[in-house]
Amino acid sequence: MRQDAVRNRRHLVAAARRVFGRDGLDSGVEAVAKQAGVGTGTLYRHFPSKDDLIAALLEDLSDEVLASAQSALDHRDGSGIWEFMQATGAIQADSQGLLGLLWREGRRPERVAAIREIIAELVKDAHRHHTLAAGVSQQDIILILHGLRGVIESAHDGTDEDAWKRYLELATGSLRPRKK
Amino acid sequence: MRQDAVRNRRHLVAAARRVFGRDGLDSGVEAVAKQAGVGTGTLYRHFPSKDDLIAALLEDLSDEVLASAQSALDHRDGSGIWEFMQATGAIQADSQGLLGLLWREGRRPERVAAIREIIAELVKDAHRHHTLAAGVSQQDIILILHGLRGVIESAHDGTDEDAWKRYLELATGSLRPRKK
DNA sequence: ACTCATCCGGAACCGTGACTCCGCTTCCGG
DNA sequence: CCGGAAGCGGAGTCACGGTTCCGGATGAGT
Repeated sequence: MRQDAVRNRRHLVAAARRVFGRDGLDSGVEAVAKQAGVGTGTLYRHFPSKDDLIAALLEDLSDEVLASAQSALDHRDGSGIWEFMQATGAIQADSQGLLGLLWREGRRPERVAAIREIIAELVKDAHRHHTLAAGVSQQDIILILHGLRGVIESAHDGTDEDAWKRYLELATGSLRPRKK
Repeated sequence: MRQDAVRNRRHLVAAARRVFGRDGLDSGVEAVAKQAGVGTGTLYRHFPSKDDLIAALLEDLSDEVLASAQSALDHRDGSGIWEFMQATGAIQADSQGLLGLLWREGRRPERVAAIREIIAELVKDAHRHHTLAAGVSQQDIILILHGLRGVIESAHDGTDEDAWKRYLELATGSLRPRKK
C-alpha cells in the first residue's frame, strides 16, 4: 500500500470523526472529503460506502474504549469501575457523542458484547472489594452510561464542556457504598 | 374551519408523534400521511413544511411538560421537584424521546426558557423545605434530565421499557438530603 | 530517468424524499 | 337541495446527496 494512501485513510477517519461529531451523521460525504483534503472519489476508494466509513470510525472509538476497559481491569482492587466510567466519559466527550452510536444502533454487536463482558467483570470486582453499593448491577452501570451519553450530546452545542464530569459525580453518588 | 379539517390536523400530529417517535425524524412525510390516513397534499395544507409539523408536535409535547410543571409547582411543600422529574420521564418515555429535540436543538427557545424558569422555582422550593441536598443547583437537575433522555433513547429499540424509572431512582439517590 | 500499477479528483449519474399543483370531493349556509 | 368555498389525494417536479467512472497524476521499483 502506498504511503499517501495510508495517510489519506487516516485523514479520512479523523475528518469523519470531526465532521460527524460536529454536525451529525447527516453531513454529506463531500464535507468529510473536503475536511480531509481529498476528493470524494478517494473517500470511496477507501470505504465502499458512507456506512463503511462510519463503521471504521466506530472501530477506532471502540478500540479506545476496550483499551481503557482492559487497563481498568488490571487494577483488581475495586476501583476499576470508577476509572472506567471516567475514561468512557472522556472518550465520549472527545468524540462529541459519536461513541453513542455503538450503543444506540445495532452496530458492531461483538464489540458491544465484549464491553458488556468487561463491565460485568468490573462490577464483580468492585463488589468483591465493597467499593460499590450492594444491589447495584451491571445493568445499572450501563444505565448511568446511557445517561452520560445523553448529557454529552446535549452539552454539544452548549457552553459547558465539562458538564459530564459533574453529571458523573451526581450519578455515581448513590452507587458508592454507604460510608457510615 | 371545517370539521374534517380539524380532525385531520389532530390525526396528523398524532401520526407524526407515532412515526417520528418510532423511526426517527428521517422518516418520510409520506409515512406520516399514510399513518394519519390522508394524502401528502393534506399534510402540506396544514403544515407548510415538514419542519412546521415537527414544531407543532413539540408544541404539543411542551404543553404537556408545562402543565405538569405547573401542577408540580402547586405543591409548595418541597416535593414538586420529584414529581416533576417523574412526570417528565413519563412524557419523554411516552413520546419515545422526541421531547429531547426541544432540549437538544435550538427549537422553541421561549418554551425551554419557561421550563427552566419553573425548574428554578421548584429547586428553590425544595431547598426551602430541605427536601433536596444542599449544593444541588437547577443546572444539576437539568443534567439529570439530559441523562434521562439518553436512557430513554437507548431503551428505544431495547426490551426494558421501564429502565428510566430505575435510572431516576439511581440518579436521584445522591440528590436527596443525607438522612441521618 | 522510465514505467506502470496504484491512487487521486471531481464531474456526472441516479434514487430518494420534500414539496407543488390541480382536478375532484366534501362540507355547510341559505 | 344547491352552490361554491374549503378541503382532499397523489402524481409530478426538483434539489440534494450517495455512488460511480475515468482521464490524469504520482509513488516506487529497476
